[in-house]
Amino acid sequence: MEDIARECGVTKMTVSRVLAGRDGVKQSTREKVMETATRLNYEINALAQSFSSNRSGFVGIATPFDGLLGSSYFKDAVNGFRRVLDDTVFSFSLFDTNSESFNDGEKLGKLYRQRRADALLLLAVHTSDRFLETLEQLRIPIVVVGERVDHPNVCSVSCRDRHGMHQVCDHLFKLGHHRIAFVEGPRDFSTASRRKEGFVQSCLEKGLEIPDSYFQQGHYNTRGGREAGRILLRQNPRPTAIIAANDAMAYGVYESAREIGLRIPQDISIVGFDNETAAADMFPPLTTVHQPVSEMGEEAARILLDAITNDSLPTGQKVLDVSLIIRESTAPPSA
Amino acid sequence: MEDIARECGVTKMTVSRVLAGRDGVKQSTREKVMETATRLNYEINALAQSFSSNRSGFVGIATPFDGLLGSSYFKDAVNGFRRVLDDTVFSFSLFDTNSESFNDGEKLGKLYRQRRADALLLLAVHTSDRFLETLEQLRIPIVVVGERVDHPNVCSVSCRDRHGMHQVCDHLFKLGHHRIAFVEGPRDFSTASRRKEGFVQSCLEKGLEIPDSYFQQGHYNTRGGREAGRILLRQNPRPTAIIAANDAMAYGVYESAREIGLRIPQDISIVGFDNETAAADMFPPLTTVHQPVSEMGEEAARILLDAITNDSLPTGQKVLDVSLIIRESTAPPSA
DNA sequence: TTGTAGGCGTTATCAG
DNA sequence: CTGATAACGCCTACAA
Repeated sequence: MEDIARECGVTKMTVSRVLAGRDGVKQSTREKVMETATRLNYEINALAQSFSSNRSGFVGIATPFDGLLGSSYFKDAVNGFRRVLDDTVFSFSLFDTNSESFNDGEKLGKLYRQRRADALLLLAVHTSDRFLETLEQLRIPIVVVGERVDHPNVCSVSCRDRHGMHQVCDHLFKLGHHRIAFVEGPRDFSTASRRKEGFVQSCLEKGLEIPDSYFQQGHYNTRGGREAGRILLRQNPRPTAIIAANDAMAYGVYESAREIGLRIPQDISIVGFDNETAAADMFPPLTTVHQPVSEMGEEAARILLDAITNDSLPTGQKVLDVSLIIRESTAPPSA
Repeated sequence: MEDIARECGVTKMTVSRVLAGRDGVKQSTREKVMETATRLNYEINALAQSFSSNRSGFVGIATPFDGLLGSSYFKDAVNGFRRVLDDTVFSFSLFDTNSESFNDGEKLGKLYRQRRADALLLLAVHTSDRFLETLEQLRIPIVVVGERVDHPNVCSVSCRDRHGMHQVCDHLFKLGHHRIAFVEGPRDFSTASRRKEGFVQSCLEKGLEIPDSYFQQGHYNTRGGREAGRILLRQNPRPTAIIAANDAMAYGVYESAREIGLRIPQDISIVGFDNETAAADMFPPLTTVHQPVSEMGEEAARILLDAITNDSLPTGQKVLDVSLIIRESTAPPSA
């Protein structure tokens, strides 16, 4: 900046003003400074800027869920963040997921206290996680994506899980299914309980009795779906349709069906939830509920940016719509 | 630091020395400072530290390959990095993958010039990417993971792709296969060409003639594998085994086989490469080559840390071993 | 073993 | 509209 200032016959303060895009600088001065900056290949020193502004310019991304990093859910969410953050001076840093120190919030809190991150985007948070309480006290801007949380100073962006499940049930009812089994997710995810509620509620309204044995639980992963599927397909009478609380488990159910030679959807209809990238590539393509993950990511980033610039804490719950994607894994039950 | 210094009756310089773990401080002073720091809940200001040392403390992770972010390959590599970086003061930042500005290196270069990242870890780089040349001139420490690159000032950590493919071929030969088809990857990945070379070479040594029609290409994704599989399974005579250059494509080949009612492995043997998390969950579980991705990540992080601390540019190619994982997707050809 | 002085590059503030 | 001054919190270099 000194160099530019000298060349232009002004002080570095004026240069700073121009480069920061502030107004109150004569047009001719502004132009001369800009031109000189370009000519000298000036690049701002982000470190000095951060130091001066007391802002790192980083949004931390973290999750306690081990399976997230390699999932298309993660990809979509991050791409959503990026679409918003790319237009700003913020970048993101990827912080420790899934370590024992995550749960008490100590490590994440430290990052903030040491100013390594200005705000946090949290993914796939369990209702049982205690770290939010710790973080809340630090007054860090936090947005939780996907799950809904119940903390006064934490904001969440999620989707209408219950409604999505209603749509699934309606679809199956219309096809004529009455014996519908359900693979639920881990109890400590709020999405899992809302999806189950949606199913139970729909069946109730329809006057459908679902036996306890038609409910199995999995850890939102393929293996869990496979094991649940094996049990469910052994029931007598066998269900004509199985709803899995997410796509990964639906894939496991596919496998369990194949193991005993059942055809999808002729012998058994299967539905998932999430509309991960892989859902369309499954054989047959999976009927599922589309969660607007990248839009959720965008929204979360916008809320966070807003909070950072206004020095406020984001609050409230933003809930986005979902939509049923009918593919080829569902059909009327065979007579 | 001022506060601690005052409490302890020393200057902040002494405090700085203690907190930085330097020696040349009396033991009793050291203890008093440490104790006071803890009592006052002192946290170092990473921003000031970065500013002073002219180091951001961030390693940037980037890739031009769109499909990477949601893949288990990415997960494994990042977990490898983390195992190493977690013991240090470095964190990582996730930078823009797959934008048009990636390819000329402009955006990544800017990050470095502005000191937002001290080094770069690049994943899934194409041989055709031009950005490495740009970055090289900036003398940024760079390590490429997975692909092998040919730049004097860029280091790469990869695995023995060719050897892995030899193992696959040996396995299939032993089972009695002679009609083996190959789904190759995109020409601009060095892994893709080395894997193909491995296959061609093994067949040559075995004296096996592979017709041109037994070679198909896909984009390292499921769809590509499915389309290639459809074509290959239509050949006359039909191959008894298909090798896909990565697991995602192998999955696509599974689907193409199912579409026409072929059983795996009874009617067709299928092999992949990478040993992604999903490979073990496929139905039937996929025979594939295990790439030690997380070890590659660890190694890359170590090389980078070393370069940062020594202010040098990492060079050379580190190549790790692979191993054949025999599961249930391969069997002797049916008579 | 400890202290003093000064600088890193940016921006806030207030004066001109 | 522009300039002078100081401050941010840490660390290096040198002096005591």
